[in-house]
Amino acid sequence: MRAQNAALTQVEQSFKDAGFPPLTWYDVLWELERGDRAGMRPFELESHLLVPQYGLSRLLDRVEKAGYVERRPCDGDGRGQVVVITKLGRQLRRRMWQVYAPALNSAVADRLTAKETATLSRLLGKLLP
Amino acid sequence: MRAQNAALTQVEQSFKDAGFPPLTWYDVLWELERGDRAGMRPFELESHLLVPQYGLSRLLDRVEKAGYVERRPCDGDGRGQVVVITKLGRQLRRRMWQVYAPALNSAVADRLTAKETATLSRLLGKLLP
DNA sequence: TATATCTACATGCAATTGCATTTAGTGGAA
DNA sequence: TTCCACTAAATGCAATTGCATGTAGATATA
Repeated sequence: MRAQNAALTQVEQSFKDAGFPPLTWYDVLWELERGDRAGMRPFELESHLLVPQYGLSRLLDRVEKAGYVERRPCDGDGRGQVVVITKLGRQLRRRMWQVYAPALNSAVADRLTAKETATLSRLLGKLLP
Repeated sequence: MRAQNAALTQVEQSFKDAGFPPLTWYDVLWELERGDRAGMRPFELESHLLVPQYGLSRLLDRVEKAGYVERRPCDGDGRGQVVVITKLGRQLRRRMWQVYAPALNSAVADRLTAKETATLSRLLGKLLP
């Protein structure tokens, strides 16, 4: 708990200092950008993130209002939608990474050797559902 | 992030299932109970917990209203107060532990060997401020 | 001993979150 | 077809959080 809190706080703070939105926005943008087969369904996004369904719904409200994603009606499924990252969204993602990468390094990577990082990752993996 | 989320979610869920308040309440009660040299100052509590000052102030409001702690005026310092756990608070802490311990075990301890636990703890320690 | 500075804690207000439920649409079985 | 159980997403409302600031008392400084 303390370690996660420390690392997360540092990262979030660095985003704030740079005038960027929170980490969750980055996560959304990154998921959309990396898969990019023309967008993702919210329920699919949800499964990659750590946000509950209603949390994602409202997170998308905000991110969309800010112009970083678009919600489009979904072809095969009338209930659903497809979330697409905008050009502006890609831009923000890239600029956030400029801040995120060094923050991650100083909060995590710089504090561990490569071997330690691998071990930590393996051990934490054992705690996953 | 995922590992912490998984473990925390399981623990919180087990508290909910048992009709108990959230983990933060436990943390407060435990800090008060273990140090117990007749109570602690909020700023001191804060340094042991992962809650910001205003967060603790309101957390104490709730825990106090529920009768698990008392806020008393502070002798040497007119600005401050001393937070004391009540008998009811100790009782709750003990009952919560009955749920917390097995939840922790199944979320964490049971998934790691003793050696792994020690290693994980050591590596996470390197991420602390 | 005034007065400025700092520390401890609280709080108004806006934003976010959690919970339960709603709305809309799908797919399957009778 | 028609009905029903199920999935996708949104939302009303209450609780919690974050931020900035307020208040009161301590401490230091000139």
